[in-house]
This record gives sequence, structure tokens and C-alpha cells, in this order.
Amino acid sequence: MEGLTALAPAKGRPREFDIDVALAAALRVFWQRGYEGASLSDLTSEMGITRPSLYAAFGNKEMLFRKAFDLYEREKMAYMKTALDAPTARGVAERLLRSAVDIHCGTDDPRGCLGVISSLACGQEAESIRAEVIARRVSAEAALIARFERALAEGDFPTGVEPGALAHYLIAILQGMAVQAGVGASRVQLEQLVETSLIVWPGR
Amino acid sequence: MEGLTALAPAKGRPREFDIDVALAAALRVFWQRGYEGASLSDLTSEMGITRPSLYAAFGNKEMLFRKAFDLYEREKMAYMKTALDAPTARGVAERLLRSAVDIHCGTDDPRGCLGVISSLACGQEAESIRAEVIARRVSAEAALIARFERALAEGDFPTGVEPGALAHYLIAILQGMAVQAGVGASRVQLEQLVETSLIVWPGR
DNA sequence: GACCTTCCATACCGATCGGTATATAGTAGA
DNA sequence: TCTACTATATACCGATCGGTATGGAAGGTC
Repeated sequence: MEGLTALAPAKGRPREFDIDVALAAALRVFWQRGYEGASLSDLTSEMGITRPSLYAAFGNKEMLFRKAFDLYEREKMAYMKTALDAPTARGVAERLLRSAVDIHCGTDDPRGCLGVISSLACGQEAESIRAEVIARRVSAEAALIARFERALAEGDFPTGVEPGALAHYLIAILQGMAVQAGVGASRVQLEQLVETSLIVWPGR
Repeated sequence: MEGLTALAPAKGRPREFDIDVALAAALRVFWQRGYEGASLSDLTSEMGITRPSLYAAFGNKEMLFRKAFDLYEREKMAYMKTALDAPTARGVAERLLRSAVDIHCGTDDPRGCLGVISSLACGQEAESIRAEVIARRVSAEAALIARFERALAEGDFPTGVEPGALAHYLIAILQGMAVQAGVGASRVQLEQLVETSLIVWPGR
């Protein structure tokens, strides 16, 4: 619906702000403060629009978050998909770890992972948000597990570990890295974490 | 100061609630909802006391959180210290991982880790809380690093990894486990994570 | 120009936030 | 019994929360 705005005949007064720029600004606010920590005043001032404009363009705070999270997955989590194309299971892990460092240490973006921040408990107002973020992560995890199962079938997998177990282990490291980034770890520290994880990674 | 209450002559009207029981209840609320997610109404109703009683006994919300966090470290994080007494570096890691599972899967307690929940971003009201929780964790991390450095000096440490790097790697796994517990992972899943981490752990 | 639609700005809504003033109830010592 | 002191209960405070009603202002079509 919103994506068609540019093509629409535009009957009334055109909006004075770029909806994509505003959404990107909203994403930064959510990313930095979490869903409940981001107040409408924070959002509007950072997006450079007024409250009614926000509601006209995005519905309400929850819809705005969902669209911001879509953008986040589309732009920041895209590396997840491409990482799965690596030729080996170890390569997949390495790409995931290194890309995660880049995400967490982006120059303009907040530290940490929006998914992790949003899925941990705050008030009960955000319970539905929490549920959806968790559900989305489950589907992402499933893709990684499937990739590791394929590796096992192709003979490209360490012995003594199940694909699902190693996938969840890798995800735990990624989530731990997100926590450390969120509390202020430097890029060097995160890179050291990646190196250690790769040294320890089973099989060759 | 509060610890002396029982010995004090008790001049005025005695309080009608057990301050330790109330603090334990407050801890559960913070643990479940985070600092900002725990409203005074949540706290008082769960503690079974009124608002003025809370302020008279604990100061304010922030002081209450600090005392609850003290209790948390004293009762729930005590395993950290005892884990460091394990004879080998690997034993330290194993104890830490297994104890963490117990913490996250306690029957009566909320899931996840109060430290992780409280150190991730929410509104700016909690910024000082965040800072203190992070600072406390740094000191805990330092103890683990020192233990691994001792292991290195004793010849009980895998080659090819630095003590500090392996410590931070282990902490990342523990934090990742806390995240997974917080979003609803089962005990079996967490135990699988422990097993995988131990399989992968370097050296023997 | 008239007209219609949409956007922007201000000011406001009820609810809830953390925190407190006030008055009453209860206990110890005089 | 009176006084000193403290806990409890109720009701309230200003500030902020997410969300909206209202009144113009700015474009498009005719």
C-alpha cells in the first residue's frame, strides 16, 4: 500500500517528508532504545515529523515498529541469507560471525541487535511485539539448521555434533556477541570473539 | 543498616511485613519485567505492601533495584565464585555452563538473567542502572580472566588461545544462553547448548 | 476562481508513570 | 494514660505515556 504511493495520482496535498527517510530514523530510535524505551516524542523529534503525521503515515507505534523491523531485516539481516550460500558449514559460520561484527559496529547505527533487544522482557505492553520478534527469529534459525543438515548430507560436517545443536550453539554466540555489543564492547573485542569462535569451531 | 533491624530496640510501630520476603518478591518482578518494565504498581502488589511502605523501607525504585540486585548476586550468582574453584580451566567452564542452566530453569524464578535483561537498552531513565550493572559484570569477568591466566601459568590451558579471549568467548556463550532462556528455550535445549559447548571446548 | 482532498500544527484526551502529603493506627517508654 | 515515634492507608501530585480532535494551510482537478 505504502509502496505504491509514488505511483498513485496523489490527489490532495503531498506529504512534506520522505517516508523512507522517516522510517529509517524510526528504526534507529527503536534500535537504540528498544520498543518501550522509544517514546513517541523521541520518535517524532528524531523523524522530524509531528505526531499526527506519524499516525497518518504508519498507523500507530506498533505498526511503525513492525515496518521498522521489516526494514531492519531487509537491510541489516540480509547477510544471514547470503551467509548460507557459503560453500562449507564452517564458511557459513565464519560469514555469519564476521557480518554480525559489521552490523554491530556500523558507523551510523546503534550498537547491538534490534532483535535481541526487542525480544527480552520489558513491560507487558510489548508482549505482542516480543512474540512476533521471537517467531521471526525461529524461522531464521530453521534456515540455518537446514543449511547445516545439508552440509551433513554432503559430508561437510564435523563428527560428534548434530546440525541442530551446532546451529543453536552458533546462534548463542551471535546473541552473546549482540549483548556484548549492546553494552559497549569495541570492534576489536568482537573480532577477538569471532577469532576465538573460529579457532574453537570443530573440524579442521 | 537494614540488617540491624532485628536487633534494634524498635521504638515505634513495628512493620507488618518481612523485609526480606518483600525484597525477594521485588527481585522476581525485576527479573521478569526488567527495571523499567516493573512499575511501582507491579512491585507493591507483588510485594504485598503499599507504596509508602516501599519508600520507607527501601528508599525509592532505584535503591530497591540495587538491593534486589545485591540479593540476586548473593543468592543466584554465587555459583560464579565456586565455579572458579574447579581444578582445571575446562572444569571451570563446565561448572559455569551447568550452573547457568540451573539458574535459568529454576522452578519458581523467572527465566533469563537479570543482569542481561537490565544491561540492554530501554529508556534513558534506566541509564544509571545500566551503567552499574555493566560495571558489576566487568568485575565478574575480570575474576574469570584471572582464573584462566592462572590456569595458563599452571600449564592447564589449551594452546593457541589467550586466557582473556577464551574467557570472553565463554561469557558470550553464557549471555547467549541467557537470551535463549529469556525467550523461552527449554531446559533440554539449554543442556544441549552446554554439551555442544563442551564438545567444542579446546584441549582434550 | 471554487472545490476537494490531504497534510501539518496545536492543543488536548484519559491512563499511567514514579513519588509524596496527610491523617490514622499501633507500639514502647514515661 | 500520656507522649514519642513509626508504620499503614488513602488520596493525591506533576510529568509523561500513547493516541486524537480540530482548524487551517497547501496542493491538485475542474
